This record gives sequence, C-alpha cells and structure tokens, in this order.
Amino acid sequence: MRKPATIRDVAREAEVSVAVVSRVLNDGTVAPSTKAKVVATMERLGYQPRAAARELQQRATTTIGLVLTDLANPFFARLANRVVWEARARGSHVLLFTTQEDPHLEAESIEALVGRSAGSVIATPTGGNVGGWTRLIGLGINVVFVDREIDELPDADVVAISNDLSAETATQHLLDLGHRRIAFISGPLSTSTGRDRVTGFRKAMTRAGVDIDERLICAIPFRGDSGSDAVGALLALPAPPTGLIVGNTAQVRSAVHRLKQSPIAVPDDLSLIVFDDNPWTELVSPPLSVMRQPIDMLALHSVELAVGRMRGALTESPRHLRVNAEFVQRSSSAPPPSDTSR
Amino acid sequence: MRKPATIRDVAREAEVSVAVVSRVLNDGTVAPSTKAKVVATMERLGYQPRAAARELQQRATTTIGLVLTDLANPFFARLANRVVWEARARGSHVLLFTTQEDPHLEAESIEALVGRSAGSVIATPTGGNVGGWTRLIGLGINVVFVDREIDELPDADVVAISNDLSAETATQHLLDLGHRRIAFISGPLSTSTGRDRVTGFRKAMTRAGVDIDERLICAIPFRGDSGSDAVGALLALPAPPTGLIVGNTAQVRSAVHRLKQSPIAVPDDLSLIVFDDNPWTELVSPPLSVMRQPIDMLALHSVELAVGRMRGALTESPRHLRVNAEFVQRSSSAPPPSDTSR
DNA sequence: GTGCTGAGTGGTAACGGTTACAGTTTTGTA
DNA sequence: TACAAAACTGTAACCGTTACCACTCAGCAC
Repeated sequence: MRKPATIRDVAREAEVSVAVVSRVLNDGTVAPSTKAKVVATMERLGYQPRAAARELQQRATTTIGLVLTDLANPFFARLANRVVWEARARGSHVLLFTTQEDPHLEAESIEALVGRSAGSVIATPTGGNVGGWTRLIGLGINVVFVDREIDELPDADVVAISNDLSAETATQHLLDLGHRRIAFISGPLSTSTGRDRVTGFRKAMTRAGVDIDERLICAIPFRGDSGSDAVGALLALPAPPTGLIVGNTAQVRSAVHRLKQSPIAVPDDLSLIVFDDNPWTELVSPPLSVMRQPIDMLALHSVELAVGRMRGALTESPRHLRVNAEFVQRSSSAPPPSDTSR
Repeated sequence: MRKPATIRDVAREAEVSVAVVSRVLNDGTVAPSTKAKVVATMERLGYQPRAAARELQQRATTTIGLVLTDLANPFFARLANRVVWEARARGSHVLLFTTQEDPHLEAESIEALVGRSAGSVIATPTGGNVGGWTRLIGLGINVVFVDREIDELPDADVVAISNDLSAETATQHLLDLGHRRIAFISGPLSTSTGRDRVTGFRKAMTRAGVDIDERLICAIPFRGDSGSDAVGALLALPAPPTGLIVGNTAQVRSAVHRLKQSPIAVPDDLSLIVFDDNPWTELVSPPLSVMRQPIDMLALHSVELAVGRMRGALTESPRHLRVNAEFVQRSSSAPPPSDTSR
C-alpha cells in the first residue's frame, strides 16, 4: 500500500519540472523527445493524476451527474446504460443518483452535485425543486432535463420525445381501428409527460369528433401500484372502454398484471397500447403494441449537450430537442368487439 | 454566476477562524452558540464545501465505484438501484461504470477509479483484469465483488448467492416432478456463476442417479442472443429435454423468446425454470417458475462492506458472504409428458 | 552586433479544505 | 484568590495540480 506517485515524483524521475509534466498531461507544447521521456516515466511509476487536485484547481469537473427517478424502471435503466456509455466515449464519468420521485432526495442529490462540482447534470426532475435547479444553473453547472421538463426553468436544456404527438398517434391508431370508448392512463399532471400526453390524447379524440368521457382519463402517480387500481376502476365502469392506452411507463407492469388477472381478453374485449417498449412487451401474451421511445437518441443528445456545454463548445441559449417515438403494432390492439355501441 | 463561497468567507462573515468552521463541518468540539452562528452564516452564504478540496487532503474519498456489466439487464439495474439507495443512506455517492463484459472497458474503469481515489469499489468482474484489481487493492481501495468472484483475488470481499445450492434446488425441483432429461443453460465457465451453477446441477443429477447427457449442458456467453441458439439446439436434439433451467440471467429473455416462437408448449412439453425473478416473469404465459435472487440483500451487504471498510470499521480479512436464492414456483414447471421415456 | 520572435522549459502562487500545534479563555478546586 | 485543567479558537503548513510569468536559446532580419 505504498502511496501513489505524484506529478512531482514523475518530474524528479524524468528530470524535468512539474510544469512540463503537467503540459504533457494537458496537450501543452512540449518537445517530442521530452514528452516521450515523461510518458515513459509515468508508465514506469504507474502514475495516475489525482482528479481531486485537478478539480480543486479548475473551476468544474468533467463529471456528469445523472439524476433519475428509479432504476427499477427499465426505461430509466436503459437510459442510464446508454448515458454511461456515451459519457465514457467522451471521457466523462457518471455520478448516479436516484430520487424515487421524492423531492427531498432530489434536493439532496443537487446539493451533493454542487459539492462535487459536477460539470453537467442530466436529470428527470420530480418537479418539486425549482429553487434547487435554479441554484445549480446559477452556479454555472449545465443542466439537461431528459424525458421531462419544467416550464419554470427555461435555462435548462431539454431532451424528450414529442409526448403530445406520440399520445396522439397511439390514440389515432385505436380510433382508426374503430374504437370510440378509449381510456388513457397517464402520469401525474404535475409532470410535463403527464400533461402533454393527455393533451395529445384529447387532440386526437376531438379531431375525430369523439366525446371525451373524463372518467376514462386517469392521471396516476408513478410510484406504487396505482396502475392496477386504475385498470380496476376502468373495468368496473358501467360502460367500460374498448381501448386503453397506458402512457405511464412506471405503471405498465402493474396495469398489465391487473388485466391478466381479470376475465377481460386482450385484444378481443380490450385493445391495449402501452408507452415504452422493453424486453418483455414482446414476450407476454398477446405481445403488446407499444410506443417505443428512442432511448439511444435521448441518451446521445443528452450527453452531447452535457459534454458540449462543459467544454464550452456550446454557449448559445438552451436547446429543446424533440425526438419522435415510434409506434410498434403487435397483437394487443385490434378492432373493438362488434357488439359494442358506437 | 458569482464564484461560490469558501470556508474562509464563512469564517470572516461569522467572525470566527476557519478551523472553527471546519470543526463545525466535521463534528468537532465547538461551543453551541458559535456553532449556531456558523451554521447560520453557511446557510446565508449558500456555502457548500468543495469535495475536491477535502479529498485532496485526505487519503481517499467516500465515493463508491460501481462497476457492473450492463444496466440493460434488469438484475443489474435493480442491483444498481439498491446500491445507490443504500449508499445514499450512508452518506456515500456512487460513480457508475459499465463494462459490457469487455475487459478493456473494465480496465479503463479501474484506472478512472484510481484517479478519482474512490474509497471502495463494488464490482461484477469480467474475469479479464486480475492485474487491475490487484493494483486497486494494493492502493488501499477496498474491493467488493458482487454476484461473481475471482479465485485469483483472495483479498477482495465477495457477496453472492449460493450459486451451486440454488442450481441444485432448481434441478431437484424438476427431478421431484419426475423429469430425467434436464437441460441446463449457464453463463461462461470462466465465471464463478457459470461454474458453480453447473456444479450444483451435476450434483443434484448425480445424487438422483441420473446420467448426465453433456449435450444438455450449454455454457453460453452473457452477450448476444446465444440463449436463442442454445434453445434451438436443445430442441433439435433427437431426444429433446423435458426440463430446462436457464441459469444465465442475461440470456433468459432470448431463450424464452425462442421458446415462444417454437411449437413447444410450456409446461406441457417442456418445464422451464429461469434464474432471477423480475417484473415480467409473472406476466408471460405461463408465469415462470424462478430462482429469485435477493437483490436487496446483495446490495445491502455489498454497501455495508464497502462503507465499513472505508470508515476503517472493518479491518479483518476479506469476507465471503453467501445469501440464499429463493425458489418461486409458478406455472412453467410441471410433471413431464407421460409418453416420455424414463 | 542588436533586437525580435517563438518554442521549450522552470519556478511558484494559487485552488479550498483539514489538521497539528500553539495560544487563549473558561471552569473547577483547594 | 490562585492555579491547574479543560475547553475552545487561531495560525499556518500541507495535499497534487494547473495557470501564469519569467527565462533561455536558436534562428533570423536588419
């Protein structure tokens, strides 16, 4: 457990000054022969620059803070996976936090990121920490909101799917199949995803001239098993829906589970479309029609913004990037039962 | 974007010395009135100690490095989720790396962790970096291997399930149902999980006095779609198995997908048990019998070892912790078809 | 020969915490 | 009231790196 070599050790051994070693590390102007000598010495001593010392000296770090709600949700897990990948490809590392949708935990994460002088932060905000995010941005830490956005924070970059359009597309698909009683389960209306998806749903319904039964719109929390309850309530209605769109990724499992337990047959009695494709949507019976979010693109753009701003390459005003979700039709959506009233 | 307050700013404003402020931060002995004054000043200035400065002075940080193979695998995603949770509860943060089973990426991650002077590292090693891990341990960074272990590295803590026992249990379950031709799909034999699970399988079979057909044991990579190929090969045998255990969590999806596409009926033609429970095993038809890994326990013990050693609370020799996986019977396992030769 | 340029190099003061040690005040006891 | 012990506070030296400035020394134009 010998103490690791420092830049001074390298300088002494290579018979140059520390300044030269530092320049070797940072692409400064160094004579090729000197550089080779220094590199060889670093190799020999197993020298690894201490990030802490560098960070102390410089303003910020190349660390990206990743603040997600919950890695148990496959959507966020795969997003994290890609973010780590893209960050690594650009020489950045990822400090991971989860909020479990709790603003207090989110606030804690924000404080920690300030203390560690993160260079950029990629986050799905809970919505409960406007002040915290403002502070972070004020300190010069770039913030990229992914998946969700917060209207009160116009200074953050945003990367998300076109939520309204994607909900509209899913709804239109059911309308085209002949459905009129369509239910929509969304996230809380306090989140942009919840609001925008409901907006898209309404837009498609209105355009088709179909009256919207407000009881068929369920804005439910991300946490807990509310998806099951919502499905239960919908099925218990005097006139249950013939089509259901679950636009709350965190509640898809719970909702599908409830449907499996009920006597309802999919798609014969009820057509189902869920938001976000994942490894198991194709394995259940019947395979589910889904709106697939381009996770790779979300991660790529988020990291590019985060790294770009850290490097100072991007100085313009905040960007709002939208990528389109893709509808994948499988077997869970079909025309409504013929005996249903139109 | 004013530059953030430093400890000296706080000291000046609160009319005390920097030493006092430092002691306030570190639970040193400070008069209550002084302490209150300092805390108030910190609050007022929005002071946040810079982790980099602290880390520079001290030997190591409280950061835990988490090196996993792939967050797209729900097992690792949920493990990461719990690790972040447990670490946060203990005041530690998590720096996340993924290796995608690539030793080069793993080596890169190890270097990065040295540079950032991580306090502890929790990892599922690929097996290709014995030297790298040895170096890390030599530098005084505690290493906890989770899920897998490496025999050549006796100085690392290990937290894993009893792989041999769990495979034995799963096999015994099929034997008890009357199966004799049982196939086993494991991970590569270069990993401890692969080896140990095959060992458990053999043990149960031998004890039951059943001859082992080596063609029914498939040790396949974690990456790619080899699970599908393995299932295809098993089904194409002159005498296909009546029972199948998939002991390679990363290939379960691919294997199940292949079975769904085949004319084989589960459990009528083939009983299926897969390793690791996850949100969708209950949703597919039929719901899958699984060996459930206690992810919470794996995460809890890993973090406790990591944090404990960082704090110097644990100084004894490396620990090898085993937790038991739990067999959950659902509908994918049943007695073999009666017309099958015994 | 002088002055100028520019590449290569060296010395050293930050950066913002912690901490050993010395100094000062408060408290306890005879 | 005196004096020792305990409790608290202040100073300054680190930790490892980079930024900044100063310096040397060719090469070149005048």
